[in-house]
Amino acid sequence: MKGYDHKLIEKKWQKEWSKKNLYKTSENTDKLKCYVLDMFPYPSGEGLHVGHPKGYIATDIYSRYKKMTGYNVLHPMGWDAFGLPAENFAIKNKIQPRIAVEQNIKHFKEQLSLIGFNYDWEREINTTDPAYYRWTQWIFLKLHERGFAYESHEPINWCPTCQTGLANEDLEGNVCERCGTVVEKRPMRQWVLKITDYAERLLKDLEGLEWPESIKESQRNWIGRSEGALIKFPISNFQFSIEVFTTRPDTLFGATYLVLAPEHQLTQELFAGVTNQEEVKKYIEGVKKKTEIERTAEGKEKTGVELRGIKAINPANNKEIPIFIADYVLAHYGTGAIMAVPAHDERDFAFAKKFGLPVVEVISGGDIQKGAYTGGGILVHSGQFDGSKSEEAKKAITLFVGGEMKTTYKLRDWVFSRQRYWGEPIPIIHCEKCGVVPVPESDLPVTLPEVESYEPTGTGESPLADIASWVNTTCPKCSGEAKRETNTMPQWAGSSWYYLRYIDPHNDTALVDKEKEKYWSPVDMYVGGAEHATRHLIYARFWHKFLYDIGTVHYEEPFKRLQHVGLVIAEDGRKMSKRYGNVVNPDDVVATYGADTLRLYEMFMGPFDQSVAWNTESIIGARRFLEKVWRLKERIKNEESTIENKKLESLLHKTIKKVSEDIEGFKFNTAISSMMMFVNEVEKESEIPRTLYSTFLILLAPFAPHITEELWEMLGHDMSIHLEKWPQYDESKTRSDTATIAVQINGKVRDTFEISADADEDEVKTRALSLESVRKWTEGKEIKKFIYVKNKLVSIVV
RNA sequence: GCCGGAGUGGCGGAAUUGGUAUACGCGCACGACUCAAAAUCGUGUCUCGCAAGGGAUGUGGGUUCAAGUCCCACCUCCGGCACCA
Repeated sequence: MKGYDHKLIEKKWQKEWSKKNLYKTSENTDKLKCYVLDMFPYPSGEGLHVGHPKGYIATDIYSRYKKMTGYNVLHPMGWDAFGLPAENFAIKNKIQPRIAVEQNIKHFKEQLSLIGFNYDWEREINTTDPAYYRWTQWIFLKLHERGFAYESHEPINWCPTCQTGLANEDLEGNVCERCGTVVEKRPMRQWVLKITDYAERLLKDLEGLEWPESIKESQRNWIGRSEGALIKFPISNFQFSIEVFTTRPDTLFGATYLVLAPEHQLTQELFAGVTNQEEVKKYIEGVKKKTEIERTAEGKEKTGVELRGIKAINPANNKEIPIFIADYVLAHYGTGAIMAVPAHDERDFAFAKKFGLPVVEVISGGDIQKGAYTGGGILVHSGQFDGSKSEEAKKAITLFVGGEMKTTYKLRDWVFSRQRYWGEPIPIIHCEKCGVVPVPESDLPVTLPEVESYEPTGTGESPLADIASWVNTTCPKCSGEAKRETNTMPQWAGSSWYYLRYIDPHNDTALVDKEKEKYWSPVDMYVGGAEHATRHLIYARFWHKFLYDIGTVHYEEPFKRLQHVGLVIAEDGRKMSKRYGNVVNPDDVVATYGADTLRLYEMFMGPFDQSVAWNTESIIGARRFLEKVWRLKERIKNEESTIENKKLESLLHKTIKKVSEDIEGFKFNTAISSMMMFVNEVEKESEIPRTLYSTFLILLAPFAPHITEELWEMLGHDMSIHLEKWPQYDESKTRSDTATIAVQINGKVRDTFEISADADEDEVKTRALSLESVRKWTEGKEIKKFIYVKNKLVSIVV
């Protein structure tokens, strides 16, 4: 028998599978379905490194396994190709983004095909294809129609390097997530999506999802729900009041001043009552000049200015209290105004100390001489509420002053427009007469025009604004002269619904066929990086819920189960990056060791969701294992069809059980180790039952599809091993006839012995006590306790 | 500061959920085959000890016949949020 030649075998079978269209998705809806999805890649110019395929290998194994266990599986792949990286790559390399993307996709696809994935390429999608983004635009129109897309002129985050506005989700702290530049606040017209209307549902529905706790927690933090109250503070001698949001209405009696954010809009009439207008204006101007970091970097050092001449009235005790403007209060959260309770809030305490404001304790339990006490407790100095508990007082005091209970969220509306070329055009027309007019659905897609220069203008207009022939159009309503919206959608738009497109990839009359959607949705298993926790995974859930509300989809959540891939770190412990020159290319690993070895190694490295450093030395272990499997074939005993060797049969059933359970649980490392143990055991035999070997090959097939297919053919099968049924294990056969019992004396293992698995306690006790090593420890001593754990151990206390 | 996750040999990591800690793999050492090397196969490989035994799962306590696993206190690392009232 010739040696294991991975190059020959892998090429042969990849060709064969594609010729036979082995991985075409079946539309037979009688079977149970399983939708297995990868987060589709961004086809960058750098190509794949060995970290990229890790998740794809896992879904490949999982989907092959699901198919073999009888499911109808949908396992597609596509390209998320709009957005800044593609555009920047194109600018840098002086090439049209469309062409650059085409080239990159071709390269990615070639690299992926070497690894032997079972994608159904007939369902390949590309977010930059007009036939695709027509539906992205359609969703925007629907959002607009229902009031979930609106124009805003609020200051937003502007990245001076990327020269575009950004959403909150695109920042890391106050730095652009993509290029690391500090962002500025810039007022500009922009399209915003009302994701905040979905905050409560996005939060609540996390409960029912089989997602990693860490990702759910990130989303909870991001949504940032807090319960509190809205309370109005009247202004002395005016008809106005200032409303504040607080989570601690129980401390209302301790509110000794109010603070407004510098951006807070005071009415002119009220401002007229302020006696130190110049000072206030100067302070507000000063704050505006500061960048976001300067404001926060100053940290706890509080600044502010009092609005002299006007006073607020604490509605709980009718005392007059001063009003300040200070930049430690954020304009966009709550009402942009707070009641300050220095005795029970650290920030207010620091401010009060600096400005010499009174600190009134209203909750007992702390020492307000030393600092703010932020815990709960019994109310004091709170009039009729003295003696009640803070939890109960919250609602009572709110009602008492005529406030209302209110829930707020940190989540901000999604800034949805980008001043860049390479994105979906927003399907809106601006007409002087009719104002903002949505493009009629029948006119979709609004295609992205070819352009001479797609470099950003930096003026807050996208490069599209320069193409007069595209910009100038007629109003769909009045047929008068009108201009197209020149902002484009953010990178996250296309990826917020792509999983629905795979279900019905060529539909041009509806986003997705209702029947098909009903069958395939939701995604049963979704695999990708944890870095998408508070972006893609929130946006997609938002859009999905919206599509649910308008009746496009039948299920409220897009991704039922989610697994996240741990990163593959470079051998030097750093991130794999061209910059560090530590990138390992999967093509090279495939050439040297083969795709099956690469697949096995990546799954064997460690727990799937944990990041692990690549180790070139260790790859050989996976290859050796495959070599063993290959050589094992020579020892097959051909004639018989049942397994007579009881020990091997039991081992096989144990292995089937372990591998099946581990694939379900995404524990590929231990699945592989149990197969290694199986091979190590079987290797000791001079003759191997044929059935045993072929059953084992089926177990290995999802992990190493090429070598198993070749061996399968050598065993004389005509049909592909990947169409075989997954073997069933017999629970009774997974149990051995004998058990090894460990004997502990005072908690220490002193000896072990073999006993038949159905032996009763008396028998075990007799055997255990008769052991010489046990007698040595028990001689002349009283046995205080004897514990028997069935088929495991006995524990003797003397 | 709040929340979530983790800490086990030289290295990557196992441990049926309270039941023989270190499976599986890498590396290393020795041996076989070979003129030699590679590959392959075999043996060994937590630690102290000649042995009998003792000690080890970040640290210190506790519960239990029995703790990597449960409880309390602490240390370190990773991730999310953060002047969010």
